[in-house]
Amino acid sequence: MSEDHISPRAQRLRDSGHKLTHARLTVLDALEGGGGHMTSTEILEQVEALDATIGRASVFRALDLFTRLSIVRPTYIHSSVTPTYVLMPDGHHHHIICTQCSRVIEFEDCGLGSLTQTLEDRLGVRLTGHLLEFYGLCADCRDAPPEDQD
Amino acid sequence: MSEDHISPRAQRLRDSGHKLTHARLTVLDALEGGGGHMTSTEILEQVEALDATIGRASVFRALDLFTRLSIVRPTYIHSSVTPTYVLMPDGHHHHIICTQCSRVIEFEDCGLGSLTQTLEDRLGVRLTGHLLEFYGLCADCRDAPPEDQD
DNA sequence: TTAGATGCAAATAGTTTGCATTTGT
DNA sequence: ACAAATGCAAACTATTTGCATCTAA
Repeated sequence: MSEDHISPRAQRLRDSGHKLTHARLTVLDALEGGGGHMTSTEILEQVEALDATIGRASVFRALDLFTRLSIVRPTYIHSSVTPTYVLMPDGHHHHIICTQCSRVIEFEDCGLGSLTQTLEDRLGVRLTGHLLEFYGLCADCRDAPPEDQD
Repeated sequence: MSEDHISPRAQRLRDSGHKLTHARLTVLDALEGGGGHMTSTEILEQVEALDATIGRASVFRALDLFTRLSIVRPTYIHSSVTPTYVLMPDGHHHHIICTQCSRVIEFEDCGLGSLTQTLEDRLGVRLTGHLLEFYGLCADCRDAPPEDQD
């Protein structure tokens, strides 16, 4: 399987000394086709749709590897058993989660560049990415009556 | 059960219109005794140690409620089935997770006050808390050989 | 008094494992 | 060639559910 064009993420995989397998590349495809937010169940379904011969275990193993490589990050959008995996395009991701309706609002700028530098200097760590989540009410829920409305 | 002293978190529970039950207060005690980071399994064990008559389901129901109230936030420290619940003392929490050894380093200042305000103004949302996670290598792992050493 | 919360135990669902086989490099 | 990764299916584990009972307000 010698592709000519290798996506940046696949490249990151290869650079880290891991094999560029069909299963991993398919999971990557599923993630990239999902708009950046997918639950493990959705990923499983999408991978199966792309290639039904790929086993569940390989999907979980790939997600685990991608997490260690900061390609992806598991997080809880809606409290539930299944985590939502978010892609970390440039090592970071930011969003607002509505605690009422579970809607996710993404935003780009976080202004954390200088904080990153400060922490690296002060703590001696090497930072490769970050996830910033805000919680609250979206514009709709903010104005809605305080009733429970999942 | 009419306590004279009610912790700030218990107060938040009551204010939100929920009952101050023995099960909920015990889960809160477990969380507060755990130093701010506990997996669901550890919470379950601690609650059982405090009062073995409390059922598992009530613990999960309490954690779910606390999450909706931003008293606590589930997150993945180490990729695993069980989430780690972090207390959000003043509605926010920040830490660095070492992707090599899973160590957690907390830090206080995040300087996100003005970003919060900006987002509220720009998006019309009402924000009540946030979680900021950095990923990378801690000082030890940074200097260690690049071998797998989980 | 009574809506809301609980405990139980069974049902679900998500994830991991061990191992023989296959594959990327 | 061979270490690394896979697919399978069974084993596990964590979480949720339904419901009769209890309890905080």
